Amino acid sequence: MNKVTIQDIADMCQVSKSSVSRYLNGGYVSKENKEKIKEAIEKTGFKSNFFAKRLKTKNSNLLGIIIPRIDSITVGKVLNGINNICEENNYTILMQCSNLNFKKEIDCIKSLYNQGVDGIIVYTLGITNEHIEIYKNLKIPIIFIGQKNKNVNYICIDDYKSGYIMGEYFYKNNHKNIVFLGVSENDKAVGVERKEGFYDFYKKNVSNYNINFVETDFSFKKSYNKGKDVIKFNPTGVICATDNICLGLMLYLNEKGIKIPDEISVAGFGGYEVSSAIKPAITTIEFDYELLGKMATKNILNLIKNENIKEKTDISLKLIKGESVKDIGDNYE
Amino acid sequence: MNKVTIQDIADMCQVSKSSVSRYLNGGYVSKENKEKIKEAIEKTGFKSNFFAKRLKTKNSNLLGIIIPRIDSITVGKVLNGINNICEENNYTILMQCSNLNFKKEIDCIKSLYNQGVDGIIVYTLGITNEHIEIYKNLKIPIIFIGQKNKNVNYICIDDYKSGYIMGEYFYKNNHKNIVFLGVSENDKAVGVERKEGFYDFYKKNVSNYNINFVETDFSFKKSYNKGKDVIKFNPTGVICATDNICLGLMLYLNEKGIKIPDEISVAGFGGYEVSSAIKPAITTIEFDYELLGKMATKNILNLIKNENIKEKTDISLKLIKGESVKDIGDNYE
DNA sequence: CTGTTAGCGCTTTCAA
DNA sequence: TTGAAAGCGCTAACAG
Repeated sequence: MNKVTIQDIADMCQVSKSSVSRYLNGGYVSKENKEKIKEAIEKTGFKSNFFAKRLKTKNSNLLGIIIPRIDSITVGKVLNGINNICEENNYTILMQCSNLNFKKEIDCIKSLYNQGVDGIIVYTLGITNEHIEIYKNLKIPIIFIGQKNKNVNYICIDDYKSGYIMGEYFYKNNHKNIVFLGVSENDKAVGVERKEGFYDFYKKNVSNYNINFVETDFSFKKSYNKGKDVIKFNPTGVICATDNICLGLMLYLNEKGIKIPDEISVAGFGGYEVSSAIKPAITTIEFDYELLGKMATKNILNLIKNENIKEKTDISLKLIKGESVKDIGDNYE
Repeated sequence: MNKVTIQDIADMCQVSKSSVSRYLNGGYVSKENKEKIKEAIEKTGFKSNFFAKRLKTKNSNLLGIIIPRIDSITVGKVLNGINNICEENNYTILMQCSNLNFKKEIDCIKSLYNQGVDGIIVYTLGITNEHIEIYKNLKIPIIFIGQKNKNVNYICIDDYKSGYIMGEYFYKNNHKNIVFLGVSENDKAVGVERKEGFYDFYKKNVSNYNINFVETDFSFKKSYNKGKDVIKFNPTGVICATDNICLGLMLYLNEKGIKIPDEISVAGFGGYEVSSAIKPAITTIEFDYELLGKMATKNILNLIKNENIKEKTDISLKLIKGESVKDIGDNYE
């Protein structure tokens, strides 16, 4: 596609192509030649051939990113963080989407590797043995985000802690008869960690309480449908594994005329913009997903440079006190 | 990075590397050799070097995508469509983000070109002369989405029509004293087309009516703050240029205790999932952004193959009747 | 400071 | 059906 090559420039300036190459890469060139070369490049609009360069220099400055789906706010935020750091470091993103499919996630890793990326960030659905296998054998670094596993490099939200914090908050507001509206335990992060954190707070600090579990999935709709199962338990508070789930539940409660938070308190996790936009604003724990993306990228870049992962900053968790949780007082019941 | 090369495979099989190359690209290879080569490749996990291959074959199978921001549902949907078609056609996405910056958008085009993509899709902020200039001179095809301009290839939502449809709907519900809560005319699509469509319906079909304009931006917050300016006009209905804007307004109205739709009807554009999730569900026009992405990609792929753009399918517009618009009857006022 | 030279890993004539 | 050879555009010793 680029008709004009480094050789053409060299010919025009009557120098060798090495000189042009040096000019391009900041090596020694006489002032005089610099001028000439600069001029010729501008005149011709010459661009050095990306592939030839990469073929020689080995490192591609390409970073592979695998995401589970594209149209998600969370994913968007993470990507934003990744993108920021990539720009600073002159890396280009090669993005692929696993479409929530485990097998495809693996295929994407292979494909990206195959395309010569220097490293891969996988926003993973879950880390299977196959992942660990690949992790061990791949000649380029990989970092997983979204799920924990000690066999690989990962970085993620402290879901356990977020659950714990929420437990504390519910307890402070005197809720003791609670429904946890969560997702399948197949999802380690949201399904297990987040839940356990919440349960553990109560286990450790509260004497008489009652938490019932209702399972839903990540969809708004399913969560809406689960509303009737939730109210069967007649809880004073419902803790939802995500804000989206909470939104679904809220719609159900609204339709039933059940007042939030006067009759039932609800809360979620995620801190989406809409969560604060609606009435009542959802009490939630906000994760700094952008920071997550940034850190993953910084780390992978270090790994690529054969350095170790430095900063192990904690991703911040911020309890956003909305209007959806009510303090029901000591003597309730 | 790939330690094992085509030469290694050739050596292992005692054939020439040409034969291996032929095997890889579906040329003539004897059955016997095919077997051997296949085995060697599997054993070594050989992958042909992306850059070397591209250096020879010229076309990169890389598609450049420039988006204004990442953490947006709309952008996510478009990307999803793009991604689908790319996968089908074995294209890889090189994504860059203009961060809502005109100059950077231009830089991204150049950078992507420089990296050897076969074509570029630009989700543009607006098509300036500089864009047109680049469009004319670039040796690879570009398609713009999001904004119209007859000097370039573009594909976009029919914003005018969407406004017109909404106008019709508001009129049917007997609203004649309306506020249009829109964005700056710098944005041709949302700021101009969408508004004009709405205004034009009234101009052409309604005799006495009153539309006031209030300007906001795309943010939830600003729109919330503009609430007080909106109610000054005492409208029966407010049409918001996006669902997000509508959300902001709704929060304001909620806080003021103004009932939707009993006291004021509101509507938006976009058809986000949350718009149906809240109470009252927002009446809105849903755009098929995924289809938009798909079409743009099909078109650019055709352009790359030097074919003309074929299908000029209309992107569908669907009026979603939520609960936020009330028919206020004939004799109102 | 500069030019010569030797590849990077692959595809593709061309002749066998 | 196969192998030899040339070369894609670039970088990086090396010797001058």
